[in-house]
Amino acid sequence: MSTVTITDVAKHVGVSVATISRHLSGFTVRNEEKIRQAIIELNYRPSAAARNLKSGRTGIIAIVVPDITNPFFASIVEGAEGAVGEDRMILLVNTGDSRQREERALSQLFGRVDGVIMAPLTEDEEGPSFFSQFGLPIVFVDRVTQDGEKFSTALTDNSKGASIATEHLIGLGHKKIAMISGPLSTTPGKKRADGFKTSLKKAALSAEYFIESDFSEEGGYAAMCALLDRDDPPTAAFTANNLMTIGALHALRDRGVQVPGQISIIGFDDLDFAELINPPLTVIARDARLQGAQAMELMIKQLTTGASTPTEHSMVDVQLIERGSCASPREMQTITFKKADH
Amino acid sequence: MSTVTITDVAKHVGVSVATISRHLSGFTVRNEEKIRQAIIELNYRPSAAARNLKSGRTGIIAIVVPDITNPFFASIVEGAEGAVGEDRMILLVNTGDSRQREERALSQLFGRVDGVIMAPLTEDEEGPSFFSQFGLPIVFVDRVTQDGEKFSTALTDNSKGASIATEHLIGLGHKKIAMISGPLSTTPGKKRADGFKTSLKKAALSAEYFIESDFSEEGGYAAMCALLDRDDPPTAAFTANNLMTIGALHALRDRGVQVPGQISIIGFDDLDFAELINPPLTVIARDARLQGAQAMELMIKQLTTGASTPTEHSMVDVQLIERGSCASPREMQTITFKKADH
DNA sequence: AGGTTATCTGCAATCGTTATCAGTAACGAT
DNA sequence: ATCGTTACTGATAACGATTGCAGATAACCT
Repeated sequence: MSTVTITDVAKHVGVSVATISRHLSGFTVRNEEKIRQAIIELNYRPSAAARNLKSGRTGIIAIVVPDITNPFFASIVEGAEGAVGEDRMILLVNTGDSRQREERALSQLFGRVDGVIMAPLTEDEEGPSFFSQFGLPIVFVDRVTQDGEKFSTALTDNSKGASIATEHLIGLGHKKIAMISGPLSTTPGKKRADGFKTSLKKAALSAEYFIESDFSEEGGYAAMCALLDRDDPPTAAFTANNLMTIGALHALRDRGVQVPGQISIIGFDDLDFAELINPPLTVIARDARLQGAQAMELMIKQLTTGASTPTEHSMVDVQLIERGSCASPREMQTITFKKADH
Repeated sequence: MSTVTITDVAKHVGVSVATISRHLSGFTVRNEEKIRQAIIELNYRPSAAARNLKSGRTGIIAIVVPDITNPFFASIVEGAEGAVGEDRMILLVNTGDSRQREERALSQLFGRVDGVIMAPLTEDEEGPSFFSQFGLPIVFVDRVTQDGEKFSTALTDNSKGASIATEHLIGLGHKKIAMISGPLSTTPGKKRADGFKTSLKKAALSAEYFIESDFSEEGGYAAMCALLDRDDPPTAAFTANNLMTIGALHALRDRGVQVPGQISIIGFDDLDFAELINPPLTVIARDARLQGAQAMELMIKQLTTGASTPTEHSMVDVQLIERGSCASPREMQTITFKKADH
């Protein structure tokens, strides 16, 4: 069977296991060629488990994401994959937005991986200590913990992105600007909301059309419906992530609201089909793959230089991509939304 | 530090390591309460590496996909994640369409995981033996190997899906029907092409608009351009996967071709934004999450019942979702495509 | 050839856990 | 008091690889 151990190889060649081990570790040994052949002939593969036990290292880095079908997290994972290098692998955990599964995953991860890259959607309210007492290095993606400086982070310039979006709408002449925000308990939710409100205040506009939602498609849908149901609906809306943008667009489609004719839309995070929808969607984009790669680089640096290394922080830039979903309110048609039935 | 071993716990309680081990395995022991406390107090976590070494099992199942940012594979992974259960985890490998990385990954996986679920995009031409001699259970997703019955598979009814798509176009009255196909060297590529050609033949139509491409967005773009550049372009096209559909739509957009006014489009695999594009896209859909879950179930069954279990095969159904991208050719406008510059 | 290094080798301990096996204590039955 | 049964315990040998140590071999120099 495939239970060939280093001892079998040693016997086959006629040397001790130590010699085989040394050959595998790159030392020069006498019967190098014979060993090489024996390994191939017997189809020997070193036991990862035994190595892990001896060395205490696994060569595996975990990535914990709430939803792998969210293109943003898929890109993060892809970026991290690309930066992981030859001698390490990635273990993916999909927590499905469940705090419980997240904790369980983390405790199961202990001993199986050398470090954890976390991109949680839901922020950890009470227990910063939970991460602190977790014995493995952690790099947070898109998030800052209460522990602040204890962990490295790979972030996006969230507030800048939100400001750019908001100011773009203001620049077009909008006064009644809505934001469909993520949970303020999360870092990206808070930062993007801050950027939005700051920019509004700078332009002396009120933030009365601000709605806190949950970063989900359903949430975006509901929030947009709520906005449309107002007596004095907004003329523009900034949606704080890709899923809520999709939800909002669905709501607009179902209500028959013209974009940008009746409402201008700008979303945070690009969608790879943004050019295909009608009209093409204007967005705030960032390089999620780069962000994932940076997270991985921070992790690897931490692993190679030792645990006592000071934490580092990276940040990817954001960028406005103008397509066709934002227009000046002067060009807008008379607004006669179809109200929801109730 | 966090290098608390079972010996430490044993000393702390004043019993032997065997007792602690037994407690952890669920046996009844005398000082159960004291042990429980000691474990919490010392923050002891059993070493996964040592357990793996003893038991030969890791509790980890690998999923090897070519591109995690492809929503289809993301859904496969999500489905598998949901079916993996409490006591196992998933290790994700993104091979990026590279045969070399795929092989390297597989050899690195050996000993780290109990089994491998593979959803490769590129088919393995020459070496079926490569998988056969790989000592771990493998379940293939969306693919059949030359080894045929040696591995379990979780498939889609590809040819049925292609037939439904083709017959839908035929039913609308189309005669000049194109297919932008995946590589015929892959199972889904071949099966979908077969379904297309069979349905055409049944309707006594020629398959002259058949183009073999590569399942990529760029490939779909190029193929659609080639179709539009023909002297007598098709009136309808069936694109064999989500990425090529996107590519084809981009091409149509760039060329200013109306859908379905000038050409009808039907794609294999739904897109979560299919309703948002103009017009909403008609597709052949399948439940990729279910398919991923089935793959995981096959794997777990194989692992729990032993390696000598006969292989099994599952298949998820396909479904036509009519939206708005297909119309009767009678309603079509005069076709005057803008040709490419050259 | 003899002596001195420089290389390479094998032995055995070790990583943390579990399985085996031989106890030992408690307890009721004889 | 002795025996048998039950229910637990502790010492120890694995699991497969790595590594320090000491010994063996080869290489080199005079």
